[in-house]
Amino acid sequence: MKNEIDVFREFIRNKGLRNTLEREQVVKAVFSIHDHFDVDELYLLLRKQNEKISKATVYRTIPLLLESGLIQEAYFEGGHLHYEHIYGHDHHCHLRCVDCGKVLEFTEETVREVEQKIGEHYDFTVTGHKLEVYGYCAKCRVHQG
Amino acid sequence: MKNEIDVFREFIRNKGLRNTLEREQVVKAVFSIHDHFDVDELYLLLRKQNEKISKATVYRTIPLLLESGLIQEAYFEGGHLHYEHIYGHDHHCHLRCVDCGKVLEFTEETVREVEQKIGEHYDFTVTGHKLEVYGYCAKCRVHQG
DNA sequence: ATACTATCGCAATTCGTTCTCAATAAGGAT
DNA sequence: ATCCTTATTGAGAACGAATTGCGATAGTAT
Repeated sequence: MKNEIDVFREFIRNKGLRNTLEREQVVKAVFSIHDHFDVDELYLLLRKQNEKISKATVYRTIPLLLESGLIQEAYFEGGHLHYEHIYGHDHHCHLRCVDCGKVLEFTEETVREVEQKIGEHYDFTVTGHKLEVYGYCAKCRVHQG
Repeated sequence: MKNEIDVFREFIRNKGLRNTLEREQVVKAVFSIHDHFDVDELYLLLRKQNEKISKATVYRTIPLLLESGLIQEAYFEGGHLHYEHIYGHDHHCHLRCVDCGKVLEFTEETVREVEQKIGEHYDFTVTGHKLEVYGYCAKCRVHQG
């Protein structure tokens, strides 16, 4: 299996774009975060390595990462999207505590079967799904009525 | 089963808030839309009935509708959230075409079982889930490579 | 090395949402 | 029914996050 940098380089090349230092730094940063992130967190991390990199570059790189399939939108919270890298990872779903905001990941094969069934029924070529289960974690449940 | 207006009035009363004409207009408008909507669509609809209603009022009413359980966030697209009324409706999931943006609804009991299983496994009190399946609809599939 | 132009950083802009505040009106008390 | 208190409203300013325009910079092909 190719590593994420090579996947990205191939994607960039196939699109006739340029492989720049900044773009590679963004890819590396994204894959160094083993958790969900938003644009600001990613930007702050990048600034530690590259004093000059601008937020505009981060914003401009995100769509490329999405299109290349290296990352995906994870969930919307706090007024903006959160992402996660997915290349080389099994598909997983999210379990969120609506009180403290903690997000756990879980995998569930059953959902893939559901996905297939629905695709056939409505004549869709299904490319993926996003399942978010939410409720109260053990800690926060205690404080609820 | 109580109708949505009565549910809303009871909610407002229990919170010690005031039941205003504007709030009732928002509730009625929301339940007159049998589809997903965003704040702007809702606002434009309301302006047809009430020349004076302001967008701020719409924004201020949304959290009340969410908290009362009359509506829920459906999905995030085009830079903002889309909502749907859920009171009196069976729970359903969304099937989206990533090309034309069309959104269909479907119901799937299996997901509720998954939800329960996950809740037990991670010691969560699960209150709901959101499943979005995406891919290409029959029409858009044709135009793809 | 040179030329061409995609990409960059920075700053300005756009856009969705929230805030401010004076005017209004809901709802309890009289 | 009328008064009184104060939550709520409308209009627009303000806010912050996302996006874009622009001149400078730096990949890439020749």
